[in-house]
Formats: sequence, structure tokens, C-alpha cells
Amino acid sequence: MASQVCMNNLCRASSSSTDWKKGWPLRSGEFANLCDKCGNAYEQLVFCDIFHSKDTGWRECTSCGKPLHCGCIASSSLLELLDSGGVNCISCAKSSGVCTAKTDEKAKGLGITMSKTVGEIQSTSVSGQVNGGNFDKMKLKQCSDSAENNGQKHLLPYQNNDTNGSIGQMKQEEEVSLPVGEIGSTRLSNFNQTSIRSSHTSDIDIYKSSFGAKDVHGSLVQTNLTIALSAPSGNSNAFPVVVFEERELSKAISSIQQGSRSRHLLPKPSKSVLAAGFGANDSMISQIRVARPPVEGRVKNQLLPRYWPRITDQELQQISGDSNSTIVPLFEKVLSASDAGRIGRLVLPKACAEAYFPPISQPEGLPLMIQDVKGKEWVFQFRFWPNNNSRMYVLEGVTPCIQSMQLRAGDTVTFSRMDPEGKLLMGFRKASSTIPMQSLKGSTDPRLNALWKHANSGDLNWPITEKHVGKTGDGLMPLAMLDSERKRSRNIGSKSKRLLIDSQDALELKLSWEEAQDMLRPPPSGKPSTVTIEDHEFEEYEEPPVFGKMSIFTARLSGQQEQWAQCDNCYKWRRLPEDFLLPPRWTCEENVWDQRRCSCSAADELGHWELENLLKMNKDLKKHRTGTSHRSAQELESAGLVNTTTVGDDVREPGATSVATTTKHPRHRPGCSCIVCIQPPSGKGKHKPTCTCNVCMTVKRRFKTLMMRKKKRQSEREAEIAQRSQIIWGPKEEVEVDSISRQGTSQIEIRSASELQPRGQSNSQSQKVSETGKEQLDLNCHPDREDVQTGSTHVSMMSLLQEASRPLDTYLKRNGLTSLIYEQQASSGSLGMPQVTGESEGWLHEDPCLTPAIHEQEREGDEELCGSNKSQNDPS
DNA sequence: ATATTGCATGATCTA
DNA sequence: AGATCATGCAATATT
Repeated sequence: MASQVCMNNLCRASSSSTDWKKGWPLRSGEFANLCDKCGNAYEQLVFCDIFHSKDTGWRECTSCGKPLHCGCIASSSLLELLDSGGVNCISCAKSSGVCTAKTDEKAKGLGITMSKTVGEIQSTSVSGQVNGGNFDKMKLKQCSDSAENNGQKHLLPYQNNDTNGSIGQMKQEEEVSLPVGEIGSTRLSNFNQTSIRSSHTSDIDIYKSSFGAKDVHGSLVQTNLTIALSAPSGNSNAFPVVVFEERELSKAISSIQQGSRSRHLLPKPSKSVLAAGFGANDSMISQIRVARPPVEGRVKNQLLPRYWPRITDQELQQISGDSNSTIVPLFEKVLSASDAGRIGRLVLPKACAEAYFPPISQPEGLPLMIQDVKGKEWVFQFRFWPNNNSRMYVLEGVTPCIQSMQLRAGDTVTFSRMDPEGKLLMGFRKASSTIPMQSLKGSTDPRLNALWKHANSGDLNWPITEKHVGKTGDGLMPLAMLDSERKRSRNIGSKSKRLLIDSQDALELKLSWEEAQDMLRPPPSGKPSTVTIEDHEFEEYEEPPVFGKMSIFTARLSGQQEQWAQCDNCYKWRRLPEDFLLPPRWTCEENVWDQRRCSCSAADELGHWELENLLKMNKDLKKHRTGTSHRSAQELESAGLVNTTTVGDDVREPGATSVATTTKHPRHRPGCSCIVCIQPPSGKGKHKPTCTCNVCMTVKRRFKTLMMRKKKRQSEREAEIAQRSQIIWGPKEEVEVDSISRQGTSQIEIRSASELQPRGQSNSQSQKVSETGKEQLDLNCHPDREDVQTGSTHVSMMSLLQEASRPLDTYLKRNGLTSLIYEQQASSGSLGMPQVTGESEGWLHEDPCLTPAIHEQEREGDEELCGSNKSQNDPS
């Protein structure tokens, strides 16, 4: 073979250099092919063992013997793969007339023709479904030397219904990359060149396999075709496979194929299927994700499917924009907690790092410039750590970028390369943006619903579905999806919790705090009492809030408030009474308020537009609430974000309804900004004493309320006891107060013991608390919860307010605490009484002139109130 | 006190 | 069993 295709090996001048130079000694794992015609480095396009051994390559036309140059392949020469073995250059193909080369201009990027399109192949072999559109940019035509059933040798795995068919995971040696983006490159970038390196005798970088199908006819001739899915942007016929579960796939592949040399064509459902499935909505299809085997892979270490890029064509198009550049998806990674953490280190999969990033020999690595989707260029340090005789690759300094993209653990970063520039691109995908197949079921989008139905009905002839369905008989696709979710969520969380998490759990974990707010509901038992403090009405519940299902509250012009909830079965939105406490799961059958819509079969009350309006309004409100939580509902209203002045009562459109606003403090309801609801779960986030944020103000108000209620309770008790018996005031009280104050107990206990406690009769609860000094303040509970049985209140809130607003000394004097003041002043400084004074004054008057010490006490109190049930009384 | 860095450990995955 | 990788942690640097 006088091949004119250069197989020169190239290597780098040094390990840190990205320059490939001819003639340098080759290091293991580093070489490239260079076309001696055009001088470009190139990769093997298709590697097929029909034609040649794996290590000789595919270099010349079988018919005429002319070399097949990389440039030729990329730009002009279309090839014919001959079933009989070999390849025809385009000239021979044309002259032979065997192939009716349906030359698609888009096929330039591939430069290969086969005698039949994949769809045609499939249609003749198995299901008869045409899939001619699968390779609109990679049109393959396979020439058949013989007219009979040659195409059967090239079944597409996903179209192969034969149970002997397999989804094959090719062995590395058998795989050949066919990166569209690569082919057309005239000059490989540094990184391209990196990727070109290979240590394998196949002379090529390879992909992890795509899907293969075993020859159902047991042909002795085995064909391996692996075609990368790096379709250039603009391909509207993306692969509507939804996030295959890699592991399932791999297992299926390996278990079935196990070394067999099968066809390796990526699964693409037929157009007909797509059309039947969801109206051939290209825009939608193009957004569905498929795990694409990377355009380049590693030789010795396959790239794990979990890192296969799942970028959609639409995203590719967005990335590439109007440029002529080709975006080559490389890999992606789900961010772990440590990746997304503040440490700023993104652990790179070793295989990916070594395959796509420049080689580094020193741990210090290299600075790597990566452009994000906004066009902003980031420079990260690409480096590694020695680790167990191996390397651990990391990108350092990613925090700004991660933050810029607002990524969190569980989100996905994608790495692509723009060819021919070779520029590295970094994209991202929020965890919630993945559309698992599971979510298609019952989706509000009828197209997705349709997709789901078709998937389950078997209409979708995708191999993965078929195989799984075939195995389980129960539509394994959603299971695979679920498992995928599991896998994706696996790495979220601490190391010790690195367990498989059920998708439901994962869903919960992905809930933001704000979202969790929407699920908090008032306790089911008991009615709240309303307290007005400083023109604010507060609803007080005796029980802590409970979790319920998320719903949207609306209000009508009449003031009637409603609640909208989504059925967990049919996902329709139903109207419910405002005060109904939704359980975590709720379905239409439980809609006892509307007999017409107490079944999932009942039509939506809301039209599409209405629903959108409702959701949008809710979203807007949330957004605004998050951003400006301190603003009142009135402000929202005035800002036009909340429409409380809608049309008449009978208006049914959600657009005419509005997200409910109330002057009452909507405690533990959506929008609640109370101390419990607003505080982050961890209780972190310290507030300065002078802070007037919503949290602190709420804390202060709550504290004031608490104090008033304490007093009220004690007054009641006092009155009650006074009626019952004659009490002898003895010295015991002084002793008790003294001991309490010396313990540094706060005002609550002091009041309980001395001021409010019935004299001569100990309140066991208070005493116990006082003695231990560890009373816990539960803001979710009614302050006198333990005394509910004491009866209804007879003390007006206004009087209590006045009471609470009196100066502290007056307050103390009125309650017989004068001696305590002096005692405290005489005792050890800031403990006890000054704290009492400060807190009292602070809370009651919010005196801006509080001493720092007092503020500090306040702050401590704040924190404890905010974050935990720890004792607020222990001064130590 | 806090942040950063480099490495070690061990859970998990894969062959 | 070996490889991978998420994360813990100690040492060091910085504020």
C-alpha cells in the first residue's frame, strides 16, 4: 500500500508544550496522524474492521487505491463504505453507480457516504421505520456490492428489535471517532492536538462506544461504526433520547455484547417515531438531551458515560451562535458539593482531563482559559495532585465562575471545544433543567406527555427502551431515569452521606430554602390568635409549622383568598379553600370542594394562559420576595407586582385573581417572613445589634410579644391563685430571686419567678427552668403553651402593649423588682440585671442608644432565637 | 481567626 | 482488586 496519507507521528516538544512538532521523538501516548497532502493533523474518521485491521487505518480507496486524505475527507471526498470490505472514494463511488449517493451538503462535515442511509438500512432490516433524517449532517450511505440484505449488517441498534441485538459498548480498539467538528478542522488546536494523542495501536483517539447492535443475521462480517454525535449546531433533528442512564446502558451493553464487534451507530429514533410521538416538534426535540459519546476519547481508559456530554443541539446552537465554528461537546460533570463549594476546586474526571486538556507533568499544571456561555473568559489553573500512584486533576479558581453561573452542587458543567479555534468552552446546566423521562409523564406539556406515552407504549423504538422493556417488561426507561437521578444526586452531600438517594429525596434536597417556605403550613390544630404590634398583626400558632404540598395562594377582589394546588397524579391545578392544609401528596380525588373536578379526568379549570399567568405571578412574587423580603406587601402592590385590585368576584381567570396579600403576618405560610421561616436552616448568618433587617425586627417584635404573653399569663395565674387561696409573702421569694439572678438568668425567668410567679407558691415549671437556667425559647410555640388550660385571656393587648412600653424601671418597680435592680448592680456587673435592663429596654423601645454590651446581649439573644433552641439564659 | 493548599482517606465504581 | 474521586484534614498563609 503506497499510502500517501501521512501517518507521521508527532509529539510535543515538551510535556508542557502544546506545540506539536514533526520529528520529535514520540512519547508513549502521544502521536498524531498527519496528512502528507495537506499537512493537517487528523484523526481517523471511521474505523471499520470490515476493511482493515484496527491498526492499519483506512487510507485509500479500495477501488482505485488513491489515498484518502484527511482534508479530502473533510471537505470534498465522500466515501463509500463497501460491505464487501473496503472503501470507495467519491470518484469511484460515482463511477460505480452502485450508490445513489444522496449527497447532502451537510455531509461535508462527515464526508462519508454509505450505500444506504441508516434509516434505510434499518428499514430493510427490522422494523421498517425510516430513519433517513438521522444523519442530516452525517449522511451515511453504504454501498452494497450485492443487492441483497447487505444493509442488514448495519442495523442500528436502537432499531433492532431482535432480542439478540445488543446495545454494544465497543471495546476501545474497535471504536473510531467520527467527530464532525474534527473532520473539518484544518488546524488542530493545542487541545485538539492533545486529544489526538493516543497510546493505542489504533492510531486514533476513540470514543467510548455508542450503541451497537449485534448482527442479527450473524454475519461473519462485522462492522464497527461509531459516529460521534457532535453534530454541528443547527441540527434540528437532535436525538430525542432523554438522558440515558449510563450505568444501565453500560451493563446492558457489556452483558450482551461482550467483545463482539458490532455495529456502533448512535441511537437515533426514526423521524416517523418522532413525528408520531410528539408532532415532530423540532424545537422541542432539539432540547431533549442525549448522552453523547464524546467526540474524542481515550484509548486505554474509556470515558465513563457519566461524563458524556448531554448537550442539546439547541444549546450547541446557542453556544456557537452565528459563528462558523463547530462546537464539539467534550464532557460534562455534575458538580459535587466540594466542586461547588467555596474552596474553588473543581475535580476533573481523570479520563476527561487527560483526554481533552493539555498534558501536564508538573503538579502545578497550567493556566487554562475557558470561555463561558456569556463569552466571558476565565482562567483556571489546571493541575493535578499525586494520588495513589495516580493523578487527581483539578481546576482551581473556579469559584468566581461557579458563582457567576450561580451553580450549586448537583448542577452540571459542560466542557466543549470550539473548532477550529480549539477554544475551550464551559457551559452549565442547572439540575432542575434536566428533563428526565420520568418527568415527562403527566407533564403539563402535552408534547412531553405524548413522548412519555409513546415511550411506554413501545412506539419509541429506541434501543435503550427496547432493551429495558424487554428485560423487565415494565418500561425501564423511567427506571433508568430514576437511577440516573439517583446517580446524579449521589454525589451531593457530605462524603459520609454519599449514598444512593431516592429521587424523591433528591428532589427534596434540591429544594431551596425559599421553595421550602412555600411548603410550610400553619399547624393543622388550633386557630391562631392575632396580636397587633406596631400596626402589624401577627398570627400566633401554638404548634410549629408543618410541611405540606406547595400551592399558590390567590386573592379575589372581594378579598376571598384561594389556594391552587397541583394534583400529583395528573398535574392539573385545582382550586382549594385558602385554609386547607395540603398534605405532601394530594390528588384530584381529594378535591372535595369541587365535585366537578374531583377526578383527574376532569378538565383543567385554568386555561393554559391562565395557568401561565398564575405561575408567572407566583414566580414574580417569589423573586421579589427573595430580593426584597423587607418590603411589605403594600410596597409590592404599589410596585405593581402584586395586583390586589382585581376585577369582580366572578372573575375566574387567574390573571384576574392575584397572589394573596394580607396585612396580617402570614406566619408559616407562603411568603412568611417570620423569624422561623426566614432564617436559613443552618441558623447561620449573624446580624449586627443595630441591624434592622426583617429578621431582627421580627425577632424584636416576637420577643416583645413573648414578653407580653408571659406577663399576661402570669397575671392570669396570679389572679386565679389569688382567688383560690391566701398567699403569705415570705422571704423565700427574695432568696429565690436572688439565686436566680445570680445565676444570670434572663428576664424571662426573673419575671417568672419574682414578678409573675405566685408568691409563696412555686410554679414548678418556671422554677425548674429557672434553676436550670436552660429554658428553651420556641418561637413556634405559644409562650404559655403549657398553660393553655388556664383559660381565655382577659387582658387586652393594648394594655399589654402599654405595659411593655413602659420604661424598665417603672416596669420593674411595678412588679416588685426594685431590690433586684440594686442587687444586680451590686453583683457581678453585666450578668443578670443589666442584661435584663438592656433587653427590656432594647426590646421594648428598640433604643438605638443601647450600649454595645447590651447590643451584644441582644445579638446573642437574636441568634439564639433565630437559630436554635439553645438556652438564651446561660451567660457563660 | 480565617482562608488556602496539598495530601490522605475511604466510598464507590469498574473491569 | 484496582482505579477513581469526593471530601476530610493538617499544615501553611493571609487577614
